[in-house]
Amino acid sequence: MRNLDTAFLALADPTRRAILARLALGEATVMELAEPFDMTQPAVSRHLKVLEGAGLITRRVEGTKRPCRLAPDAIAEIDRWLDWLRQAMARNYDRLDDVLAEMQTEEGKEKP
Amino acid sequence: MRNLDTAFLALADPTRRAILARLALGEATVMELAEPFDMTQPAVSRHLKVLEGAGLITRRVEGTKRPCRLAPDAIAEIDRWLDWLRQAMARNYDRLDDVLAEMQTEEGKEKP
DNA sequence: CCTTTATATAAATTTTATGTTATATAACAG
DNA sequence: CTGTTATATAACATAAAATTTATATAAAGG
Repeated sequence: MRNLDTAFLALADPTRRAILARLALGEATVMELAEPFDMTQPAVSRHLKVLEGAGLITRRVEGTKRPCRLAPDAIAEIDRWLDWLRQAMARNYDRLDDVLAEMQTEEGKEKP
Repeated sequence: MRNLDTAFLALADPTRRAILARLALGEATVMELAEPFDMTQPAVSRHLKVLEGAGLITRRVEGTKRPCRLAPDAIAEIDRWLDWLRQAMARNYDRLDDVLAEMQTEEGKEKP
């Protein structure tokens, strides 16, 4: 799943998460998004490219501006995967053979 | 949030997600985890270190083995953040001023 | 003890990300 | 047209990640 790679990687950067946080307040242009960061405009453009590549944001053309907004169902696949993981974790948590394995380890330790 | 950085980064790698998938079936040792991959054991050890650092797995000591398992509530913070983002996206989706902005762009385009 | 098994760590290398400066493009304002 | 504004791209530097080979450690099995 190459898609999850890019999605998770996109979310792994604090600047990009901050950009998403800003976009949660509504659409914004590249300059507006760049303003709060101590970073050049090209750097922000690249972050936006990563976010767009991950399907997390969309851009429209408005004259010389490129307003960005959050992509509505971007996190669907991420969600599905995390749901699966969450369930696996829950299952794992109360899995009997794991408990038994642990008991065996803890108790069966003393040399027979 | 340095934590989200490491968590998302940990999930951004397909090998590591595959390792989590394997652990979803139950506890496994380093060698067992390494086996399916075309990769050396040290490489897998490092991936495990990353997963452990992200709080996604735990390890116990069993003699010379280090069985790994999924950490029960590892994805809590990720979940919280994604929940927030999801809601932001939903809010954004039916936000009136965004719709209006879009209409203005689309229609008001013709030179007055 | 000595060997093997399971894992970790170190050093070196390759790859990928991130950022910078400088420059291009393209619409807009006069 | 011309200058300015908004954004993108290219070329480069640096830094961080992923991997490998070689080696260390430590418990287990004889």
